[in-house]
Amino acid sequence: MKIATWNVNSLKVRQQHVIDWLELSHVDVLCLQELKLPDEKFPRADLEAAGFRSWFAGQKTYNGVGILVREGIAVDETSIVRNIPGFDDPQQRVIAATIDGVRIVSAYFPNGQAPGTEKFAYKMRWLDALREWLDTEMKTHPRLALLGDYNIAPEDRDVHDPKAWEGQNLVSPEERAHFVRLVELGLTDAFRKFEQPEKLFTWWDYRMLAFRRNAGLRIDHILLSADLAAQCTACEVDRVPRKWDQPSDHAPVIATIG
DNA sequence: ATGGCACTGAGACAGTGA
Repeated sequence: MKIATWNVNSLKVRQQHVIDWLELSHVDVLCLQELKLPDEKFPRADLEAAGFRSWFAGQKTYNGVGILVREGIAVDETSIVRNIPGFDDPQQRVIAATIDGVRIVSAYFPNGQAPGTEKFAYKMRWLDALREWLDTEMKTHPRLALLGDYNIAPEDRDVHDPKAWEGQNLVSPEERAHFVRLVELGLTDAFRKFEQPEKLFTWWDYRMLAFRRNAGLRIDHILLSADLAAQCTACEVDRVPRKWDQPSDHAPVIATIG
């Protein structure tokens, strides 16, 4: 099974990119973030015509997450969870589903704006709630994958210019400590399980020709529980759709299980 | 600071988010 994550920065604008990429990549499960549309605008029928069923938690303007699943793969309809249970939040950032026996979590972590701001404090609270929920979730679902836009670059090698970024949002010690705490639940960064080229990122600012300069960050991740990590045979970033016309600022990340 | 993209309410483009 190939599972992937992609922050599409508006599914309305990127719908055709998603459909084209599903065809190219041969993934079985695609977690989406930043749908930026309410549920009634979700292009369910078009994706179904492309061979994928979808589950989503959308909202107007901001956020919104979804999971696309290739036709024929078993999805437990009773397993769908939207948002972090017990964490009251109008922002739609989490959806989970049990797919072919694997607990798949699609998550759009808060950006945080800058350390010291109210948005950063929200990011910290959200990360606490996510970790506590996953801790219990992993006890009932030993096969679990957390995919999404984490808005955290875990290490300096995940940053094009660590000196310029030092202490800033997305790389601050507080955020990195949260990433470590997630790993300490028993999760493995699928990307780092394998030898990778240097300076391979997943997000590049639209401004200042950042993609052309490869001035990026690795902030989109796939964390796997021990069971899945043991069966993971590949993890790669696909930069191709970042080169298409009117691209998302993020590239998809893919993990192959089995 | 820099300054690209998507979105909103509005019916042009400034404000917000990331």
